[in-house]
Amino acid sequence: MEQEMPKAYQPQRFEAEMYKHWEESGCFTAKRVPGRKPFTIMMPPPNVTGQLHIGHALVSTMQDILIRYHRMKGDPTLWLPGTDHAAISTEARIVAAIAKEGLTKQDVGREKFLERAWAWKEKYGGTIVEQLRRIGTSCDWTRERFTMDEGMSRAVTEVFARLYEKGLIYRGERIINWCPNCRTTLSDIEVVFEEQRANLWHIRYPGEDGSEGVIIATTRPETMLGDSGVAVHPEDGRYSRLAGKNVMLPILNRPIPVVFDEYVDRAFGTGAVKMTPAHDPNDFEVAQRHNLPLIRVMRDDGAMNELAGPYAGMRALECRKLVVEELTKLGLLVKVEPHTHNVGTCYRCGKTVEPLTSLQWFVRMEPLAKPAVAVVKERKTRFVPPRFEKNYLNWMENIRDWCISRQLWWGHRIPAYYCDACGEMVVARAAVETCPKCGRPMRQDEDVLDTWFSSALFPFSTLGWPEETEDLKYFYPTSVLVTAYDIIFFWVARMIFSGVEQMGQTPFHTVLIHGLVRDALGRKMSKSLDNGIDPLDIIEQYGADALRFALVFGLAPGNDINFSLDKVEAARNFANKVYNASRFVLMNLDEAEPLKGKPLELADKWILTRLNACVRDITVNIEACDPSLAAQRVYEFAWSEFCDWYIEWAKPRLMDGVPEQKKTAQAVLLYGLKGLLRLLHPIMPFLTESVWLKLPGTEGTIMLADWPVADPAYEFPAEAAACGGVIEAIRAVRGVRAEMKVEPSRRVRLMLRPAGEAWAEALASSESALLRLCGGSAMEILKADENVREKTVSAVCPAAEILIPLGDLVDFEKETARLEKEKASVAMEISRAESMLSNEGYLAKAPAQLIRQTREKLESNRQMLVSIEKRLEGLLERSHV
RNA sequence: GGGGUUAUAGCUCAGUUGGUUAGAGUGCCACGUUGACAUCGUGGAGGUCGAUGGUUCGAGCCCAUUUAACCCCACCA
Repeated sequence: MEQEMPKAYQPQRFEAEMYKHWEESGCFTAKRVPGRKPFTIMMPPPNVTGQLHIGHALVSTMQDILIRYHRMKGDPTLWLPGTDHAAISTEARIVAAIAKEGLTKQDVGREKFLERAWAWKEKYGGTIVEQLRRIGTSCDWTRERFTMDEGMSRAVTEVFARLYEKGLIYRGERIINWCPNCRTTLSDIEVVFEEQRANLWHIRYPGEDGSEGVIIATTRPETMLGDSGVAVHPEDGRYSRLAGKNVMLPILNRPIPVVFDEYVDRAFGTGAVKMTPAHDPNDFEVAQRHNLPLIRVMRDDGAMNELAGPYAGMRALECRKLVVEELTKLGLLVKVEPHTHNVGTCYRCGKTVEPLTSLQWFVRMEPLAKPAVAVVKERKTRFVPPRFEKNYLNWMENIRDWCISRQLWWGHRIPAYYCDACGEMVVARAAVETCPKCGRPMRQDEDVLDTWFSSALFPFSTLGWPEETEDLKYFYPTSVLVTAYDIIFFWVARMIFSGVEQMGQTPFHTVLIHGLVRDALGRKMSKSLDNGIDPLDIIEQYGADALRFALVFGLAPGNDINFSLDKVEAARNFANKVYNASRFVLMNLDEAEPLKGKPLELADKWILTRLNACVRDITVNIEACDPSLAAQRVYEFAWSEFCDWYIEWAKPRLMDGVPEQKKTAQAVLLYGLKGLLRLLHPIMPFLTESVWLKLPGTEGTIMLADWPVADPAYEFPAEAAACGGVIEAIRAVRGVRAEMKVEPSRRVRLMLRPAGEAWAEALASSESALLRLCGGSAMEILKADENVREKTVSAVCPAAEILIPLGDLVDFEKETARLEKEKASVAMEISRAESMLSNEGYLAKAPAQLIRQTREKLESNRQMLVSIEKRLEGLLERSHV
């Protein structure tokens, strides 16, 4: 068996094979078990043409940990994967590909363009799901969905129609965010504000009657061409003279009214604001109140249109420059002040976004937001960590209508049909050919929906909705949704209101939020910095398990993680440790030794008790959605307890023990390893499975092995504590040896003076391990008052005073100094414990358990102090001899 | 303007409801390879837990104030 296992952990040898084995075994596939509560996760669908990046690796690992845990627990488990068509980003790539042929998308035409898009999807759509397999995601590929597949498209149309019928979707001329570069609308959250330094231009608008008029202040002089009024505050005495008057818009010489509105901040600028309702959301609202006309002066490509008069066709910035020059010439430019303000930019291309009026489709948010706020406030959906709940509520409570139409081709086409002849419009679930009013042909809306409109339906559209499928009935609502904080608004919030509206129930009870993966210096990974880490490279070099472990280890809930190769290396080393511990167990195992009925020794009871503790802790950690703590805990158990102590302690029995002792050690090793592998499996699935399949006495995949449960039959608190004392004794001896510079190869005799009967027994029963683990050649138990005449150094610990004859190596001065130091620290402990125990408040309020521990500690420290003092006396006497 | 996060060992970070001796990884120092593992072992050095005040028998953790860095939301022309 051991021939199959090379010395070093080589994940490349088995990872692909393990995954194939799993996928073929069918255990990823969810099964409905009536009467049993399922555990369900909907995978955040990666973009169909995307490449796996480190963020995917993190979110997949987090989900996979939860899924594998629940599957082992025996819950019917569904992890449904999918991909997203990602309207704008995919379209941009295809446009770019077409551009390489020297064509535009208009040259190609809508139909051919979509053909290309689908071909692109077919070609690249499979890569990301293959890459997800590489990191071990155990999702149900038989249920894989795509946001534009037939069923999900149907769900999109259905939701659109329902919301329209309820009056929750409407079409209207509103101020929207327009990206002149991408040539499409953007929703409010797709606009990224950037601070920019600019000017505040003060411009005089003369009175229509030739009076001095008013001075306005603006950051965008070019939009004045679209002004349809000037607003001042109703209580601003400076401007009451203008009531009912018009002023002249310079350059275009158009009379525009002065209106009075509380929106105006008297303290800012001149207290007079030009109203450009077609290009500013606030002006738009003021204009609505005062019936000011919308005058749009910009084209879709960002250039000025014919209403801009002499500036038609110019780019906005060029227009600005010329307008300012012209105003200067006219003597109407009063002042220019430097001014810093925020400018909206496109989240995709980074270009300045133009607010402008346009006829678009919107979702009326207020009625949808209310119940979506309620489900979170009522804790039907909770956020982990909870602080993100505030973010969510704040956004949802101040939400504005959602512009959902996009001027793109790749996406779900809006199911609205227009009759150009009579102006009729219908929204329908199936294509409408002829106008129901006049019978003439109808044409479908050209636009598609925001890509998030379809992903908002993911928790139920993937299960077959609007059909009442068995899957839908069984798996909805889902359990946990795992995602990064940066898409709470884009996706999580929209899933919640969509789920509540369409299904009447929140789509998931827990939202597990994680942070972003950054580079070792905390910078965002980006192409321009070239600091990106490709998860596939890591997998090839270190293995998927190492990557997974590195991603979740030492990660605070919801915080960003600084990822570095150091971390991966540490994780790989841990994998190697577990691998080699497994190899050791396998090499020393004859057959499957059952643990039941074996006569357990001290160390056996210790490790079994520690395993129970580990099982309890990790179960709690995973239930609390904290894989990081689980990883730390299993790391500690595996390395510091199982490997560092138990395996080493078991060696004498395996090598020199009588058959019965050997068999017991083998049984405990096997039992412990099986526990460890199962606890580690959700985090490191490949390694644990590959070992599991080699272990005697295991049947089938570890994926379906029972999640460990703490076994009261193997809970030995007293023995575990005694063993802990022996461990301390071993550490004490090692410490003394190192300090006295005793060659590691030099065996020493140990004389133990136990600190009581119980310790005497524990130490005596641990003789072989004790000798082996601290380089002892022989061990002798001293009586309490027995004197030793040899030259010795001593190690003092709660279990015993240990005397080590070192002959010439014993340097009295050095030993005295060492003991004095130890004495001081023990004495300090004693005085601290004494002061605590004489504190009435402490005695009255601290838990009894804690007080008892303090007393015990005080007692053992006092004993140690006595031992140390005796040793010191002895040394002094001897040094005077 | 509103909200949030972070500050703990040289570096990167953990530290669940307050429990008294603050941990890990990595780096550093010393020593060590006859077989689970040098992707290792043993021992060690290294921290007044950003600052100040408060609550408490007890504070890295709770409260207030404060300093610094970062993030989100809002978008006053």
